[in-house]
This record gives sequence, structure tokens and C-alpha cells, in this order.
Amino acid sequence: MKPGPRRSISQADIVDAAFEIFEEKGGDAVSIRGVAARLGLTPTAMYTYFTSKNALQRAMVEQVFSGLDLAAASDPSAPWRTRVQRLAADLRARFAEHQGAIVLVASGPLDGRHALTFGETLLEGFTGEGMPLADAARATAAVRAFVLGAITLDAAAAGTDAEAADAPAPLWTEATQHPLTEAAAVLAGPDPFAANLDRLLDGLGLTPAATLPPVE
Amino acid sequence: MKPGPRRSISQADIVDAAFEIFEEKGGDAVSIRGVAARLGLTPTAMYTYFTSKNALQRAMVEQVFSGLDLAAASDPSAPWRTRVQRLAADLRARFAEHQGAIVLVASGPLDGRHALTFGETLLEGFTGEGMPLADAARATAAVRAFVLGAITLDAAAAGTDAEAADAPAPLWTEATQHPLTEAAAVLAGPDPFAANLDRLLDGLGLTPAATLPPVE
DNA sequence: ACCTGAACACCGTTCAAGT
DNA sequence: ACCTGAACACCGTTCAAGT
Repeated sequence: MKPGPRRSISQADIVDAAFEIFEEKGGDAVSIRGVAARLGLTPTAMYTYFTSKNALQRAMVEQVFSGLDLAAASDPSAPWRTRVQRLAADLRARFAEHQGAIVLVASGPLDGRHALTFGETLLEGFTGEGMPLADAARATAAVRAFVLGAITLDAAAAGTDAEAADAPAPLWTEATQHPLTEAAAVLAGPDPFAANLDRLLDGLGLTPAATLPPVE
Repeated sequence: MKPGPRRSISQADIVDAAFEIFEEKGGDAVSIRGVAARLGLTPTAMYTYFTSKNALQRAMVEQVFSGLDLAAASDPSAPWRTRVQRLAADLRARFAEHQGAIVLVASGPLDGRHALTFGETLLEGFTGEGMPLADAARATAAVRAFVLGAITLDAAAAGTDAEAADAPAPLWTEATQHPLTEAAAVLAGPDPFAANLDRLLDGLGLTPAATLPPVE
């Protein structure tokens, strides 16, 4: 890579390279130096694209949000309840693809353009149902919290599994202090994400799912 | 600090020291070496208390959960709806005291004793309302997701404020792509956390708040 | 058992200098 | 404008050795 006034790569290239390392070696292994090496650059050259490692991390969060299918979420031919469900499942799936990227959300402001558009889409949907803006803002906060929290718990659960794979299984377990938790784990019903989001939307006063036409 | 067979400090001392640095200089500044120095120890001595930096971080999460007032949450003299509200507000307040500690939750398994007891307390409450265990497990997952997500958004918002304080205020703003988000920001109602948790509990089928006796 | 000291293989970031 | 190279002040973790 010869020095010179022409930009040899883009910010997007850097974010992509960062995610490649992220996927291969985990979130802690993403370093300015490592990403630069993968792109054939010097660490210092990175600072002409991002002012700090934190700025790169914010761009990574933005990239996750940018992949959302917002057109589908705004298409009024499907009922709003269905569209929120799809949008939420979509975001969750995108964070599942980038296991561990959710930590980056909590580590800095969520003020990227695409992250804001996610909230804007929720506001549009709720106001479109006739909700006053103040109510729609509360409902949006509720859905954002629920979805991000569920994604956080997904990531934590993945960590539990990884740890359990390493640790030797105990032959006998102690009398538990969490009997209901263990009993519930045995029951192990289907993933409650969609059902719980439906319950939240019920509580927020959205038209009940039961009265909606079936989604084909 | 003389070498010798007697343990000069406890794991709790290390966690406390880690939080002191956390509060003073931020989450990124917490290092094995820094905590050791504060305690007058060598970095290597830390590895007789925690097997890795990650293990220390897990212990920090545990310490946040251990401060919860679970006795109040289990006291059946108050209605369950009131007790969930208190428990949720309590957890949120504890993470607010340790700004940024929520990132640690997403970065590893949430399987500490006190973190599990938090879930167990929720399960007890919902089953105590007559919910079948499978339903209570779903409801617990919903409340955990909502509360942790809200805390995550609290932390992200704190990051936005910190960034805004640094950046120069723009004299003119561009035509926004997020008109509803901006309009909603101007409205800026009261903190929707408790109200939204109530809506979620409504959706989960809990006895409506309106029919409850007032809490004095 | 608990601790030290030296060492390995890394970090993020800044600065002066080249084209 | 974009890049390199050297440098500063750090990291987490391992290992051999001391008491």
C-alpha cells in the first residue's frame, strides 16, 4: 500500500474486516492493529477513517442496524402488529449473526442514522394506529427495551453454553437454591420471544392479535 | 505486602476496588494491573483470586445483583404487581449507580447465584399468582428482557449525553430524517419505565393495577 | 497457599515525517 | 490528503522462584 492522497479503502471495508475478526476470534480480539493488518494498513492509517476505536465500534453497531428491512416494516399492506413482529425478529436475527455485538450497543450512544431510523419506524407504526405521539413514544421505548433486552439475554445464554462446554459436568448436583428455575428449564417450551412481544403489544393497547386476519 | 500462605484480601475486596476504578475512570480503565496496584498487590497475585479478567467481570455483575432487596420482593403483604415494580426499579437503580456495568451482563453468562435468584424471585411471584410454571417462565423471560433492555438504553442514553457535552452545538441543523423522533423528544414526558412495565404486566395477564388497593 | 519478578505477546494513540 | 515508522504508556497472562 503506497502512501498517497487517494483513499485506498472505505469505512465500510474497515467495518467488514472488523466483523470478520469478530466472528473468527470473538469481540475482545477486535483491535485497531488487527483490523489494520488484515487490510494491509498501518495502525496509524486507521485514524484517518475513525477517530478512535470507540468510533469504529459505533460504526459496527450502525452496520447491524443498517441491515434491517425497513421497507417491509413500513409496508402498510400488512397489519402493524405483524410488521413490528417482523422488525423485531429481524433485528434479533441480525444480532444473532454477529454474536456478541450487542455489547457494543450498551457501550456507547445509540445515535447512528440507522439506529435512529429503527426507532422512527416504530413511531410511525404506532402513530399510524391512531396513537397520540406521546403514547407512541412510550410504546416505542417499551418495544426497544424488550427487544434489546431479549437480544442481551440471547448473548448471555450463548456465553453460558460456551462455558458449560468447557467445564466438566458435575456427577452430583447440590440441592438447588433455585428450584423453580430448574423445573422451568426442564419444561423448556418454545422460544418465548414472539409470544412475549405479542403480550407487550397487547398491554400497549394494540389491536389484539386474535382479531387480525391470518398472515399467509 | 509480604508473601506468605495467609490470604491478605478477599475476592470482595477486589470487586470493590474494581468498581472504584470503574466509577473513577470508566469501564475500559478497569484492568487486572490497575486493580492489583490499588490493593498493593502484584498483577500475578490476582490470579489466585480470579482465573481471568472475565471471571472478575462476572463477579462484578454478581455484586450488582447481590444488592437487590429480595426480601421486599418476596414479602406477600404487598401485591405481586407492586413487588415486581419495586424489584425492577431496584435493579435499574443499582445499575444506574454503576454506570456502564450493564455491558458486563451481555459479555458473558448470567449464571451467578444472585443473578439466578433474581429470576427465581420472578418465578415465585408469577406462580404465586396462580400461573402455571410454563407461563410463569415466559412471563419471567419477558420481564427480564424488558428490564435489562431498559437499563441498556439508560446506559446508551448516558453515552449520548456525554458525547453531546463534548461536541460543539451545530448552529443550523439539517432537515431531519427522523421527524417523529425529534417531535417526541420535544414532548419529553416523564420516565416511561414504570408505566411500560405495567403495560407489559397487563399483557401478561396480571391483575390490572387499577383494581389494586393503593400503595401508601 | 500465597505472593513476587521477569518475560511474552500484545494493546490504543500520538507525533513527526514522507509523497 | 493519506500513509509510514518510531515511540509512549499501557494491557492479560504465564512461568519459575521465593516464603
